[in-house]
Amino acid sequence: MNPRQANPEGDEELRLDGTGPLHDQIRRAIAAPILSGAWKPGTRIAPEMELMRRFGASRMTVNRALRALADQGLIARRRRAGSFVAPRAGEHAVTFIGDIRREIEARGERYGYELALRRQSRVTPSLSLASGVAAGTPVLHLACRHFAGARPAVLEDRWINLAAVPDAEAVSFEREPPGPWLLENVPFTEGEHRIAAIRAGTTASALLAIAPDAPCLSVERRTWRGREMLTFARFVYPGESHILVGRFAGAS
Amino acid sequence: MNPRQANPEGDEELRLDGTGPLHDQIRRAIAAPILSGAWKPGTRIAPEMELMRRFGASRMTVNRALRALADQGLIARRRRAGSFVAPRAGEHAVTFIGDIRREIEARGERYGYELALRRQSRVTPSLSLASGVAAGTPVLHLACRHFAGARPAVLEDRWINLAAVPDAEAVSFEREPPGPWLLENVPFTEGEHRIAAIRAGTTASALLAIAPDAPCLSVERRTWRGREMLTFARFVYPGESHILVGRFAGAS
DNA sequence: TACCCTCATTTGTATAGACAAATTTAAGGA
DNA sequence: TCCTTAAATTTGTCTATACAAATGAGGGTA
Repeated sequence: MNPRQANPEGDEELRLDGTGPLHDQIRRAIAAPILSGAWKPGTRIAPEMELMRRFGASRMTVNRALRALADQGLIARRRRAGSFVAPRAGEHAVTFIGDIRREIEARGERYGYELALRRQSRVTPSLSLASGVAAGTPVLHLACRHFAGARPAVLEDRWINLAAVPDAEAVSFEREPPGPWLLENVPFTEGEHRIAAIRAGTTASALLAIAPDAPCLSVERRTWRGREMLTFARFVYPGESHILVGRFAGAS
Repeated sequence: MNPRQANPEGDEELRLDGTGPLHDQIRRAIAAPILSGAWKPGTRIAPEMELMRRFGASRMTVNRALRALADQGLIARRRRAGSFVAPRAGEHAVTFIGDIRREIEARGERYGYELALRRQSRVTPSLSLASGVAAGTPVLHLACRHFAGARPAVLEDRWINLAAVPDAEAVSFEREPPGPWLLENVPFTEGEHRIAAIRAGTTASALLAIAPDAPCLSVERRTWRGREMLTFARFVYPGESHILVGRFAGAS
């Protein structure tokens, strides 16, 4: 075997962004080229001793960053052999179709949008635990519906961290859905999607015009800039609509 | 506030089992009463200094165990206040798309696998249209269950294109699930995931031991080599399981 | 009461050093 | 050639220590 080497000339970027703890900066610095696909599965990561040198950190700190990546499933580590970009790492970098408008228009239907609620509040202690955002942080809560023709197709509940994205306060979001605006105006470093199947329940049932016990997809999307969570969104799709979660590339 | 204290008299069991690394033993020792429900949400965990004493470990080791529990979502930690059993400690299980074994083991449960059906057949004309595989192509159909401990956690229905993957015919798949085998032995160029929410129905209800109208996730996975579809798999997850479908990187 | 300041506790991060375990590579011998 | 053995590399674990950051508690003052 002759595995591809990361940084064959040692001149790759791998720069720290200076925000947050060192081990997290290192983790992100290595995660970025993996998630972006620049480092393909099988690529060897520099050993800890070299990363120590390159980042000016102790081995425990480098080790913690690499261990977190291994826990995430982005890299695989073997003693003596080294650390490698995991075989399935590419699948974690799915290009999820987050653009609901394009999805609906791709099906040939007219896209519609409606803002149902806009409220500013603060993160409660219990929510703080789950999200990692400090209690008391001001957040903007939006609830909206996306229509395919006259039929409501997707519900969106969105929270925006105003401490991280203060500009959002000045936007009305009456006409423009928050997703595209955020994508356009707020750079992020990392994101994550989670999916679960739920029962519609009374609220979603009424808003989507479906039976209360109809199965629905709950898609949660979180984005961060460094350690700071920027926005959390939950989308509810009626269950019969298949959603394409991602295409991925295999080994060439 | 007067949160319940764990170990009011300090004589709780919390015994190490002597197997594996110390930090992992400590993690399990604390996870057990949380998962069993003996420590209810809100219960305070002894601070690190006391756990050091009780387990005879250094603070870094105790800290690593507690941090793992926090990452797992079983406990929440606040400076000065301490560590507490998380509000929804039980339901925080997240599975990765695809790698079922890894995620079950990551949750500390024993992974089990069972082949329920193995049959060779040929692609019917109607199926041919949907899949793009020529009618008459020999395919191997497998049905299996993945267990977390004694509980069936995921159903898998899989079809393998034997014209493209003739080696699969010689593999029994009695012990080894087809997913990892294919990943290891069959290079692919492209893949795709589709997800929908469905009602369990009678079959899945019986095989997963859940209610027939319980919402479930249906994850369909297709892989190709060039134009040729290699395998199609459909996984059914009970709806309460959150699935992490993807991490992605933004612009740096 | 309301507010502010200080102090103590607890977790968060980082370092340096040591040894163990795994496993690839290389060397040597049958 | 093939097998065994030894060595070197890399990750895994653990300890001891230090300081920083957050925050709950208590007390003093206006």
